[in-house]
Amino acid sequence: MYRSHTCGELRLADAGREVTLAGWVQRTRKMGGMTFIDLRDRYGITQLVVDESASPALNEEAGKLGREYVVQVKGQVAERSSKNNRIPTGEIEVQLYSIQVLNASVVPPFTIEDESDGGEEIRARFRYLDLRRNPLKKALELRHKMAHEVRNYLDAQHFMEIETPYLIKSTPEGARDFVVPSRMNPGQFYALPQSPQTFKQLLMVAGYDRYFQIVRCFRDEDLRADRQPEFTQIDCEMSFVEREDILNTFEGMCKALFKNVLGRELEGQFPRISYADAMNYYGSDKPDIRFGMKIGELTDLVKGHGFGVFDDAPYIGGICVSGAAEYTRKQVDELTEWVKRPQVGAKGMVYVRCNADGSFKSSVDKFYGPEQLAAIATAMQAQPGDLILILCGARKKTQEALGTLRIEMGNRLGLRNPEEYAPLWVCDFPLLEWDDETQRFYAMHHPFTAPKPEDMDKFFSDKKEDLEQVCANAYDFVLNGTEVGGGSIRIHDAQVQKRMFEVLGFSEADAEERFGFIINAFRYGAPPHGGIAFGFDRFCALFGGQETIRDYIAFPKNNQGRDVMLDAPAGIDQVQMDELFLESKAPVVEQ
RNA sequence: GGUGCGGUAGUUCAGCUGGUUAGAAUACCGGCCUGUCACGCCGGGGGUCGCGGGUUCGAGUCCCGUCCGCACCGCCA
Repeated sequence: MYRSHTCGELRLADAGREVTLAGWVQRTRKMGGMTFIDLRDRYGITQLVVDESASPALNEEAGKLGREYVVQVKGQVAERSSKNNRIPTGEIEVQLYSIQVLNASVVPPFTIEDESDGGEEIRARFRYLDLRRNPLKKALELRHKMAHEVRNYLDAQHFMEIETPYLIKSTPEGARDFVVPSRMNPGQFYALPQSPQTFKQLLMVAGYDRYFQIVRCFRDEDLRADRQPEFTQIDCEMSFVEREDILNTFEGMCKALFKNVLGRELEGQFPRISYADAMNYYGSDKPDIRFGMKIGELTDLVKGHGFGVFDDAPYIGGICVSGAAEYTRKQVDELTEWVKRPQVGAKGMVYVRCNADGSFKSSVDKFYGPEQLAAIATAMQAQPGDLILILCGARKKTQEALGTLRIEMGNRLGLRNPEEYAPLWVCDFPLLEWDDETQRFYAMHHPFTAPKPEDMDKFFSDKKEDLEQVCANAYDFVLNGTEVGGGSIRIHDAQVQKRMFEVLGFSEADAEERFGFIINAFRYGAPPHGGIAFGFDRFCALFGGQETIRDYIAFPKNNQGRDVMLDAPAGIDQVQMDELFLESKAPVVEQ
């Protein structure tokens, strides 16, 4: 038996017990005649003590232990004479009889402590050491708990977890695929799934009417703090359901997670907002509704007063920043420069300051008198002491810029508390998006998303304007300004599916080539169905109050999609290349 | 593909308008220390200043190129 207890479980009540512990040496404190050792494992830290007066040899041995040595120790639990109330085992220590070094360790490249002295790069290269640290351990524990609760909830709802293949066929719409060459089929490639979308729909055809899977997905696109080339989804699909059934089922799942993982009871239904309203009021399809500062449209109100910039603008809108009237000219100028950055994309910014005494000061006083400024303030529901920021230009772009500005002001004013959670559903997305470059429609979600039943006439119309107005029977789950989940009711009617391929400009042969298997399957009795998928890594990061998902993935990739610990990807030898009928055209990478 | 910031001791960083032998903290090693728990005290070792080129009497510092890391834009149905 390597150990009788973990390093996190002994308490004062255990005093007098003879115990065997095993773990890593966090640090030793040599006091001359005695030595203290902090022994660490997954469960905690226990102080060990060796006294020279009891055993000079053992004290000598203890003094030789280095950081991160793996040791097994035997001893007796005793009450400490000076207690440490910062750790749960702080009332006891183990007085040792013996120390056995199970494995020595070279000196670690950074300190294995909550506040490590190592930067991101070195910690990534030694990820297995970084994972010994509490913050990462906590993150992975949270992830485990989340997955466990998801499975509990969905199992109780009669969902079956079914695995789907990773080696599938490339469908070049959407994100770039990772591909895998086939040795047995020269010149042909598998693709790794961007999601198990088609498989879960086939499972519905097969009658497994409640499916889920916590599943890895792959997208060969550039990375971000919240985007990895391989990431995990909670992928779900249900048959014989309408949108309402799905929203209720998964609202239940989210509430169960909040309750069982974070200990929070969320009351009432999650708010729902249409895509159009989300854009109009928040300038984003994933609004952060932890704070107000809604966008107000001022187009009709401010046009026609001789201010050319506004008079020529198709859309004018603003946000009202509470209590920001005291912003100095310099601060407003700085904000103006900020909104002109390419990431925000505004051409300029107009402000209206609502002074505490009820008067107004704006950057367009030349064109708008006090009454007109008061009208703007009224329209924006501004109070004395508030600052109104106004942008103008093309409707969607300007709303998006206002949305970015709104989030920035939310950050600056500390309105985005990571401890607070504001979930909502965004519904009624456009089904199709017109692309000017290729002169065709693209599916905003994917080509199996059903139009809303009431828009079916427009969907079969030949007019581009009609098609642009068709709403998808789709929904996103948004938490604190992050898109965490999304799904839709699927098309189960062959005529509707055929029409979808037609609208997307696929010939019948194209559709057959790419999606023949699913079209064929749908001829054998496809039930009405729909589903949703949640970005599990993001969900975990949000629950942990972090922006980056990397800490919630045991072995993540870096900015360039590399695993810096493995040094992958890497070249393969000529034998492997030959077997796969690959010729190298890329420059040989030095290993 | 693009923008910004960064790369100096094992690690995290400082290093001014170019100027003697490149510093601090921490980690590491040695010594002292019987109640520490970020122990303390004394001493010590440790540098391809990312790499290549250029300017200069002289480059960690200036210029050009390049590689790497992080954040963001494009991209991510």
